[in-house]
Amino acid sequence: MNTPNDLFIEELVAKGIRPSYQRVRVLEYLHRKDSHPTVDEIFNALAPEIPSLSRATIYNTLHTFVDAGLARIINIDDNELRYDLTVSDHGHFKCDSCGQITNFSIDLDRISVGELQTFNIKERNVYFRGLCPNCLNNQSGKE
Amino acid sequence: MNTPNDLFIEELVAKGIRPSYQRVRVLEYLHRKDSHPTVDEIFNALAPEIPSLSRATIYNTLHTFVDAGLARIINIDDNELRYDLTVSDHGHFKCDSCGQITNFSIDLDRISVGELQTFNIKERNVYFRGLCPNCLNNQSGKE
DNA sequence: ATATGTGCAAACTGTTTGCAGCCGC
DNA sequence: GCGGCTGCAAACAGTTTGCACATAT
Repeated sequence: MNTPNDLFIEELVAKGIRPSYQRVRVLEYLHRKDSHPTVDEIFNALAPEIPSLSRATIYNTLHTFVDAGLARIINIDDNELRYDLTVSDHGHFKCDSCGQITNFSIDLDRISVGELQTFNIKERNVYFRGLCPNCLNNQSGKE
Repeated sequence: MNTPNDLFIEELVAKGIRPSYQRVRVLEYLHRKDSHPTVDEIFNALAPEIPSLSRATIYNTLHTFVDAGLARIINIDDNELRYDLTVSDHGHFKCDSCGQITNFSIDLDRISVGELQTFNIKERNVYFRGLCPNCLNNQSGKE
């Protein structure tokens, strides 16, 4: 039988990463939540199920993923880093009020720039900021 | 006579910010360097000329500027924040090797997204990453 | 048996905060 | 004289590091 975990294990092995239990669980969490969690969110979500889990392991794991090109850093927050599986091109919108991050699809190649023709562009990030529809409605009056 | 400083003072007053000596100097530095300095860079550049200067003042000043819409935060670095005067739309490219940040002009309105029609977008950021021409030449062989 | 991964705690770094003194209106 | 700004030092938060123990091949 082919459990979902098998797929994650394959995904790791394909990138040359040993599929330890913790790594599989972190990868699984990233797949399940497409909300670009912070290290803390990942830790808090998994710690109850993996009592021995350490924050350092989350950091190690995410660095491993980023180095292998499996994940990327989303630097939309002012203070803490978020992580995202590297999937098809999309931008990120962060609501100033509720902090929620929304994906939107965007053709990143279309925003290539002539000025940068002599540059080797490895990654394109598009971060928007503002108010999401929910917060617009809830606080339409006040600041 | 109209010294450059007078212009900076006007700029601050126009935004309702008291033009203290420190603030004028920070603003002047931001105008002089369009390289999106970090707090540390600003501090190290100004400290010799303003011996009493404190890092906290730089932080205070930049927050004041950001709140007034005079400056914006550039979050292209993984760890520390950079600051940029809010000028005409441009994106930022950061070289993985030398860390240099290069501006490029980009029509940010053109990358508006249908999906976000119900969102109130206040700020659009475009961050690219990769290798700049210099570093491409210098290390063309090696990783 | 050996390589590698994990978990803990301490160290580090950038940022924030509280407060006393100072300066400008 | 009063309100606001500065500067210092301590606190904080997120991240990194070093090392001992555990784990997998």
